[in-house]
Amino acid sequence: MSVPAPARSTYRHGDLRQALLEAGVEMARQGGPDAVVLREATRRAGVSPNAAYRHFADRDALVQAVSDTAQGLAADRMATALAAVEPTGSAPADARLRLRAVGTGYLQFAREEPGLFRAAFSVPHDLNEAMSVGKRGASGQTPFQTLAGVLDELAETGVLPPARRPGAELLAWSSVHGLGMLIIDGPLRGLDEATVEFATEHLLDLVDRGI
Amino acid sequence: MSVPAPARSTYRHGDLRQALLEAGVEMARQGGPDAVVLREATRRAGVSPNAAYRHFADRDALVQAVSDTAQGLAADRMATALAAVEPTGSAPADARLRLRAVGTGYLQFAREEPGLFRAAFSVPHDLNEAMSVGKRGASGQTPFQTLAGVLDELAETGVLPPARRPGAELLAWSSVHGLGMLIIDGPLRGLDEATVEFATEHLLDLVDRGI
DNA sequence: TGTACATCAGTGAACGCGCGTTCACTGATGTAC
DNA sequence: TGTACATCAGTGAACGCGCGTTCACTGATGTAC
Repeated sequence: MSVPAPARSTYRHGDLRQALLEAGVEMARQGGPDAVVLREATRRAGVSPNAAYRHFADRDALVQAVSDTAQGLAADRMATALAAVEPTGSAPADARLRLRAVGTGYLQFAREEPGLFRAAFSVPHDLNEAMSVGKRGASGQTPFQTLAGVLDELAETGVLPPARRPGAELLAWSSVHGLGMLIIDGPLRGLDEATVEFATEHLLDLVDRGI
Repeated sequence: MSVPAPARSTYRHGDLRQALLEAGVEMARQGGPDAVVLREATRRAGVSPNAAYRHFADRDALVQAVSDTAQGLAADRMATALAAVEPTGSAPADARLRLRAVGTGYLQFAREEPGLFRAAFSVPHDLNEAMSVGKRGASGQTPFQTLAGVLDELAETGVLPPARRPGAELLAWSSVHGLGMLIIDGPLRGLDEATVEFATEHLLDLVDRGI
């Protein structure tokens, strides 16, 4: 479990907060948010257990920070998928493909990093920040903002009737999130690759038709 | 936390397995599957800690049993919602209303019993039973079977094109499950009543259109 | 440039906690004769 | 009907475990004069 504590020449660590966060992310990657253990993070950082309290109020604060980081990584995955969409020349068609890409990226993240996915999206957050859920990753956007941006495109190009634009984030998000949870953490855990791919494609069809 | 241990006149308990299971369900109701504590269950049953091992191989076996029970309760809630649908005289319209009702029941269960909902649907199950997920409740059906039945009606009445019938369970389930998870256990925890209702209705619209 | 000093990041030891699980056992119950 | 006996549900004590968190502390660092 424990990792060899890195040698430290200086009395001060340098950037302990970051080191603890990275250790926390690694633990979440392996086992989800519940696997984030304060003491283990300090061990990996080569520091005494209570040193963590200089940087995080308590274990929960560390978990929150891990969750934020994981959301940033999810946003990055979505941005990558978005960037891979080749323009067709038709703005409405492009908007629809881009919504698909967002869903694809989200579900790829769920499958590639189930632990981080759960850390990102099944940890309760402050409701104040709920609407701009998540911290920015490399893309500079939150997952929620990325989704909202694409829905705006759908509205602008006339694919999505204006009356259905408000709250559309919730609907698209729910559909795709549900599949993610069912296959990584629920009764359908371990479903074979082919079935998952089948379900993913058809779910994105459903959202495309239904939104 | 602990509940007064019921007096016991006989040396044998009578139905310890059932008592432990009920205690487990109660704990899950309060705090989800992680809140199921073997020792606490024995305490509530008025029995020594290790007595549980006569009836469950380990803690995980108890959690599984609790999960199965919770799935039965979810199925019951869905059956109740189904039974409340008044026939309109049009078979296709009825089938659509009944799909809606299944979704409504599922989400009602999520909101009324978030702990049991998580116990039911975010505990990994044996894949062999995945396709008939859950134990029968009073309705005699599993949640999965209830959903499948209504989708069959949709196919029979021609609302759902036959080509889209296979795997449709996964799609409908995902959509609704995602909303449930987001509002009880995720970034959207604590969303106000009105918004949740709004999202529920529009999500069911989306599924209705998209399925 | 040199020195005194305040700051505060990290130390070391300890805490209480309750958990799941194993051991060797006991004694009420149901069954066979 | 009475008795001997096997079964096995529940006992009592103990285990090792690692956790989160608090305490009083120390000593490297950066700053003010």
